[in-house]
Amino acid sequence: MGRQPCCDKKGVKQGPWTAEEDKKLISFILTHGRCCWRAVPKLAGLLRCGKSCRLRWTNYLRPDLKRGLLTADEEQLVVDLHAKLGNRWSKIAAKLPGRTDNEIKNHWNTHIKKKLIKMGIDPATHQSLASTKAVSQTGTSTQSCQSTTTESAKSSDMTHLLDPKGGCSRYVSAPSDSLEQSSRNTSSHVLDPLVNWLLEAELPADEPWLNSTGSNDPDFNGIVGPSPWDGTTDWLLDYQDFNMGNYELE
DNA sequence: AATCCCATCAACCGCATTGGT
DNA sequence: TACCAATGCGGTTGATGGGAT
Repeated sequence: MGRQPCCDKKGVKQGPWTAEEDKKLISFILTHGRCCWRAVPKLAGLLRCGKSCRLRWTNYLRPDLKRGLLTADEEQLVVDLHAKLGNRWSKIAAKLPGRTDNEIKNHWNTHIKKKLIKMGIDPATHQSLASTKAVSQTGTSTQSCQSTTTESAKSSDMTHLLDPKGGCSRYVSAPSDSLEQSSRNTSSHVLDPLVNWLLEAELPADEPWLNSTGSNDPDFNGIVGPSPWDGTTDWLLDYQDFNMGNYELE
């Protein structure tokens, strides 16, 4: 006997969220804070399951989200943390304020993985592909990570920085990447009334996105990321797309 | 201009974990 | 301690847009 579905699919909408739905969800959470997700759709007047609401909020609507590609520093941190934690995306995301596990996971699969492979590094083990092959063929490690990856980096468009401790997980993107990323990370813009309201309003005290640092997690063991929520409000640049120009907050 | 191919990422699915009773 | 419901997490899928042909 299988597990019960998270919600009855009859009458539950799936697929991309509409601006109207986003508005309802934002309005509800900003007014009431996050309560039990299962009850949110009903209370907010949404024909979605709670799981979908949670995902939409955490991955797209949360006010502290940064938009745009990961910066070179963030990418570096992801590689470091992945070497240490593996595919524990939520743990990794906890160290990158404004980034979601989904976003990091996608970025890893679409960008970082390819870069590492291009550099001759196995993204799963963070060892050189040559030595990984050798291990799989002979059962022994035949080559140091440092030497092979350095050679690989020479022939690629990436700069490879060796971990001072001798690890294999310090890479940075080429300048072209950084340029592209910085141009997309438009963190400075004129604050509009909704942004001001968000910054000044008494938001629910139990909202983790207002307080989270993740710095006490023993898993991170000395890996330090950027500071928590820095007030980035780029997400609100899009609110006009939601037809929220006339949106009234209580 | 039309079509195909590929990269990207939002969203879904199902299992794992957590918390309450 | 066992059970159950709610939530979290990671893998995967599919819609979409942009570039190549």
